[in-house]
Amino acid sequence: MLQPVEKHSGVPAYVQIIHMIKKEILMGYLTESSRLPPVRELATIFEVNINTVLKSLDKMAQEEIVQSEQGIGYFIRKTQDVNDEAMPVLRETIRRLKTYGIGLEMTKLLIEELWRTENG
Amino acid sequence: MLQPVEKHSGVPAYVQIIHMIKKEILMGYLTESSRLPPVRELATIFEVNINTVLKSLDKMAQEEIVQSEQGIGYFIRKTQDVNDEAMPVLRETIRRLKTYGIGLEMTKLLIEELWRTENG
DNA sequence: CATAGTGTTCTATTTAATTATAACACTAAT
DNA sequence: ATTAGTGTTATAATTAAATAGAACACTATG
Repeated sequence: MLQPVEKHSGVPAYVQIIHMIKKEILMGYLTESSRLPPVRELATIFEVNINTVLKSLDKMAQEEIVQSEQGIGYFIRKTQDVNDEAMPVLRETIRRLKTYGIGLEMTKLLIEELWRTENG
Repeated sequence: MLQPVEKHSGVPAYVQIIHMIKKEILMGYLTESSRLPPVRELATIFEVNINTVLKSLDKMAQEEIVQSEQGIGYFIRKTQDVNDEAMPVLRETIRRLKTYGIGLEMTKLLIEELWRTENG
């Protein structure tokens, strides 16, 4: 779901844009070879300057996630596929965490911390 | 685990500092009323200027997570407690995700997306 | 070949984040 | 009172992020 970035959120706009596009890919809404909206339209959607959009796309091009074609558009190059079993597991985990009254920020912090801590 | 911030990581230094301190609290390494290292020492640990540390602490003071005492130090004011059942659930989920070959970044993106999506 | 729609490049400006440096003020202990 | 250790405040300078605006270049189509 592409939407305006949150300004002054502590996350640079160009990073938020990268995250949103990556999420679209992960969720399967953007598939291999599919075209992104034109950069000027993306700038309108995200409510940022076109240069900020280009910065995001440049980074993703470096990661070989998207690819530009002069005069045509930006295309999805690589789709990371998520293991089929992963989604139900995550959904169930999120359901439980919400039951426990744990919020998204706390969850993200805990996961980052446990990810390092856990062996494997 | 307090350690140097990552520069040019796409996350402002002051935000990284907040995250690290919050994690310490969540993991129970910093408990209610316990004192943080002196601000100058924190600046050395995080490898940033003292002003950047102060910015982080100011934000956390506004959230009522820490509290300063002039001439003495900064203290933990509020510890968010994590439901006892949550940790094992998260550990198990992380173990599985790693088995599936899913990385931390992808996990965070999926969780952010599913958190919004799921009803509840 | 003209045009509309696209990406690309460039320069300048503004705003946010970070650093550097210094001085000041409170607290506890001597 | 003095001192060492602490937080506080202030100013200036630097760097990174974001904006603004314009011009350029490629592609497909009529």
